[in-house]
Amino acid sequence: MKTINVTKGQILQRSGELNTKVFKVESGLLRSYFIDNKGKEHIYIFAPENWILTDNCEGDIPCDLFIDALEDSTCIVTEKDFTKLTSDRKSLIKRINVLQKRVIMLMSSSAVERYRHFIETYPDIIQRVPQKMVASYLGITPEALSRVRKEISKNK
Amino acid sequence: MKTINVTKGQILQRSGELNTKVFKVESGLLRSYFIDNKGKEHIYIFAPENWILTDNCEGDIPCDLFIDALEDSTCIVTEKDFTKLTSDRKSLIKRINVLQKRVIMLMSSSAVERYRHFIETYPDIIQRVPQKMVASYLGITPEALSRVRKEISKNK
DNA sequence: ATCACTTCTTGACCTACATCAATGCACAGC
DNA sequence: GCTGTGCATTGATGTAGGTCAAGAAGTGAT
Repeated sequence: MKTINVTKGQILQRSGELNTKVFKVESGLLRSYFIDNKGKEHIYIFAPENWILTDNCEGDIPCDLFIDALEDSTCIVTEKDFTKLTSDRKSLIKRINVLQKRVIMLMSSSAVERYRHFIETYPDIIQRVPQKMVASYLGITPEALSRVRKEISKNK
Repeated sequence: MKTINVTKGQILQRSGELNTKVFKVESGLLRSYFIDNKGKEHIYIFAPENWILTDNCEGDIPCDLFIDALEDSTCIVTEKDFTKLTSDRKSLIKRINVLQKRVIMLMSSSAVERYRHFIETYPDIIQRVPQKMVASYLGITPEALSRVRKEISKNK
């Protein structure tokens, strides 16, 4: 745990790195963001004074987010210690992860991509609920999902 | 902490209630969802076996989500005890909350509504970052945000 | 003062998805 | 066996927001 000063524009974390750091902003402004497969940048969160910022990736999974400074800032950096987590805390972190991926999908993916991701991630759910509920989860109408499925089944 | 059996369709929690329960699904399938201001239903999350489901509203704030059973299910219900939370856990729960609201906004609100919500929630951030970054956070293009602002300034 | 660079705005056009309406289909109750 | 009810599909049409391109206004460096 140490305090660092960063200048505007400085990058604190890159997507793809194995990250184990948590940033507590003392003064200034940080942001985390991700870059989608079209190269477009999406801001995930702004972190002004007193916010805590971290990619919630677990253990040894590379993170999705970049973190940089939008203003000259001072922040306290601590290392995450995954070995010391209670199972309860682990499950909270896992929730955050699922939500983080959800936000990323909602902000950067088309209906087709979101559906593909859904089948991969929750193959069993598809069998168990009516299609219109999958649509509702994906944030599209049942009609749109029907057309997405038609589209996908043609292309293979 | 007790185990309950619920039948398909049964509602376990309603939006607006003060909720303090956590559901651990043993068997079956639950879901949480919310209803937007046009009356449309959006599924927030599916919870099959071994998932934990709860509205992460803090303390005495009414929750946003409905929870019901999509299949006959068995689950373990525990009461949250906010007095016993470590500050560390509180901050994780707060993060989840912010994300939950974000997902809800992304799924159910127009660009205008998202921007209005943003100015209310983060009035200071607006002053500190270029508009295009706000757009990037809201999930729209800078051009679209420019038009949103024009629209809003006309109507007042 | 000028040049380069970035941000914001505006207009014209485009596209992904929504909405609305009709039809077909499966399954449950009688 | 019918008949109702909810789900999925399809077509026609609407619309919010994206894309592209141009210009205006601000800012910093030389």
